[in-house]
Amino acid sequence: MVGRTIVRCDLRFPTLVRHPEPEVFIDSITGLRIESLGRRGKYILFGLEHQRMLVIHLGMSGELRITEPSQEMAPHTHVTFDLDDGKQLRYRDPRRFGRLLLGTEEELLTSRTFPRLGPEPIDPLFDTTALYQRLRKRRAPLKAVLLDQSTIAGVGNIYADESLHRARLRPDRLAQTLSRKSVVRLQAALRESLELAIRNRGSSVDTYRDAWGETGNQQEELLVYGRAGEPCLNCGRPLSAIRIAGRTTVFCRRCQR
DNA sequence: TTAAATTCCTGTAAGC
DNA sequence: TGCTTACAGGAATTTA
Repeated sequence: MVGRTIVRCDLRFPTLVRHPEPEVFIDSITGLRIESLGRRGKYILFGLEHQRMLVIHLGMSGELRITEPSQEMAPHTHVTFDLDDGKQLRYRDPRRFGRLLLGTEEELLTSRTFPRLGPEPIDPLFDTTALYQRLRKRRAPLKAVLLDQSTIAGVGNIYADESLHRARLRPDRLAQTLSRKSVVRLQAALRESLELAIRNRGSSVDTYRDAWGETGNQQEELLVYGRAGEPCLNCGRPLSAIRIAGRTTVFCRRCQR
């Protein structure tokens, strides 16, 4: 997509655009060239001309696909962008938990429009001491803190459970009680879980498909997520399921003390 | 300020 | 078989 220009935008479901107003969004984005693509946490970043940025969060069921304009419109296609090479970028999202934002980089990264995000767990410079200090301030269950994007960016329900299992930590333990040694283990576990999942191109446990419509493979290798009642791969004891921060949480009561 | 609960939304699967 | 109901979850918003 880099190098392409957006020549037309159609908001078939305008409320997915959270900033600015839909008419302004369309007017502003039309004619802009895409200069770069990036990611921050769970947000996809399109670097555009004139220091502008298009930000897309896929939510639970969002999909971005490049198609021929003549291709039949899949159900729940909410936004389309016509490109100058004749192709069309389509955003579809059955559950509509996703969102789109447009603004200057300055405006988006500093204002209330875009949430403040914690460090990237796969960043080689990810600071364990900083994480330890952040966790010490939190009286919430560790799992809840991992899901909080302002503490660590990009970790969702699947990889929170996977990381806690790898680190042999109870998800309902209060974050502030972790020793420095445990935080080092947790940090390594987060990195391993995410890097493995990236190598396997994601977990297609629900509707997830990559940009080419292909499923990932990580769902075959998940240690605990979605395996409640099944034997722990480490000790054989049936995995437990509890609810933390409104999310199903699967863990091993023997291995994660 | 922080933590927990509620809300948004549709597809899917379980239960009767 | 066909209907109803529960459940899945990211994150903004509301409540405590």
